[in-house]
Amino acid sequence: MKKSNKKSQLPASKNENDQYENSGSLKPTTREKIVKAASTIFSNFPYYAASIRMIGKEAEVDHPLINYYFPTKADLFQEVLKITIDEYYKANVQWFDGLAALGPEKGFSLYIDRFIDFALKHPKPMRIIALNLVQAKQFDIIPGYQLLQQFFLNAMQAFIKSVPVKGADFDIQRLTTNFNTMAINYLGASDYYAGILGMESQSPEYLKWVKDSLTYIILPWLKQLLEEVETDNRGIGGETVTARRKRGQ
Amino acid sequence: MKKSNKKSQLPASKNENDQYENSGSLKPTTREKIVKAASTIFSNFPYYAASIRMIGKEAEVDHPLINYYFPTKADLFQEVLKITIDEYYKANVQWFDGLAALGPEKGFSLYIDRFIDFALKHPKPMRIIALNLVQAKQFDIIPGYQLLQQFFLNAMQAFIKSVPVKGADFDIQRLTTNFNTMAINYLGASDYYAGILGMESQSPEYLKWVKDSLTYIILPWLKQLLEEVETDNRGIGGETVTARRKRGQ
DNA sequence: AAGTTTTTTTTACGATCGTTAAATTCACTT
DNA sequence: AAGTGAATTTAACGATCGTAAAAAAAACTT
Repeated sequence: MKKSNKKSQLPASKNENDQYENSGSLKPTTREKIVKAASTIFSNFPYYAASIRMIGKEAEVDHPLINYYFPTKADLFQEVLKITIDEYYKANVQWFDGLAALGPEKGFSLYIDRFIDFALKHPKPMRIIALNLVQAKQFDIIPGYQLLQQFFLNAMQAFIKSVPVKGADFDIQRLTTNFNTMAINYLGASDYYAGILGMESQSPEYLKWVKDSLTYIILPWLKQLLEEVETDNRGIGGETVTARRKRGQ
Repeated sequence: MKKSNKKSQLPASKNENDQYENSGSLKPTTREKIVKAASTIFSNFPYYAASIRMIGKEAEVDHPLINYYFPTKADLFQEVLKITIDEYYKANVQWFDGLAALGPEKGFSLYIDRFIDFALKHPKPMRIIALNLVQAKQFDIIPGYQLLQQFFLNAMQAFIKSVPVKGADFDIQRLTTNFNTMAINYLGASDYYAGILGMESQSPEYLKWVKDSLTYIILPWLKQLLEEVETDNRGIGGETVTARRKRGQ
């Protein structure tokens, strides 16, 4: 509340669409530079290990200037989270394009190829999620924790929106949760897992391992989901996700 | 190197077996209190968010006393990691007891029950792993990173040692890695995942979800592994794990 | 009981943290 | 060219961090 009056006259992005990628203009604004640098730092260090001074250095900006655009570190982090999750969601929706005509095997294969390709070009989202996801809720450590949860809900929604799946919502939820859990780990913590496997985290060998793992584990259930009829209640706890939503959370 | 001379006269645990659980004696030593408190703090905060002062408070000890037993924070963390991973490994081996006679379904079911039961009684190991696993290798943030990797290698070894599996090592590696990845996430970051699912992290409902997920995803491949003969090379990249090890890393 | 060693407490150093406030520079309007 | 508001730099605050060193207390040896 100390700075509620200050907040009202804060500079904000004029263009609603501008991510930190800077939508086409020649040189990025200071605000954009800060957000971009912040996303870099926050994708390499968990919230409390990352510092405003690191971000300032990365953005080539005096660090108090960051407080001019973002009154607190938490504000900046939440902004990065918001952009990151939004960017990821929009990409995720696109990966489904034209998959329906290919059938489960080829469709799933292409989806993962697109996914991995995106993760290689934009490694930050998965890392930011992975780095901060575990943090204990009970300690209220991470600002924007709801946004972090939104990540999975978005992924499920993108799936439902794009795939003509007929199974119980409960099964869909399990499928997407399991898929994204592995994806976040294997792509967001690739150094760790590649290290275990004796591979390099960027190598085709490792990426093939990731794809194979996701395929072996998810594809059979995806197939089954696509074949199921709505009345089939094979899933444990037949309650649908929509029913759960109506109930509140 | 500043304190290499000091290190030689450091107090150490006389009994090789004493974990922070204190093997039977009446009151824990100061060292044990510190290690136990440290494991609590390190299971709630990632390495850099945890502080020596937090640990001192938790152990009810003046914080400089910690430096008397552990010259640096990194030393203490590595000690906790070592104990944690060792404790987990020994428990893991025990979960396999008497499973062979039950067949895949019942054996796997009992294994997971034991696993989840352990995770409820000893939530720290999974959390410590989950909290620090993602950290970038290239920044050398986390001391004892090799120990963190050891976790997965141990899990695979426990599996091979206890299950009469005939498949290619490559397939075994994928099976155990996928299994433990999900286990670490769902049990080590249960607040997050339960939150997504609209459940409570300790509830029977959520634990059932975890068990079901692990079962659906792993069991089919476990069955297949148990049926495979050694010459079957269905796995991608037929190189065995032992061959990989001989090659170095 | 005196002396010695081990353990614990006290105090404090230097570094870094997020944030604030004032001084300065810049961009723009008149 | 003067004036004005926004953007940026400079300087510094209080807090916390890991660690060190010295003082004090406790435990042990003789």
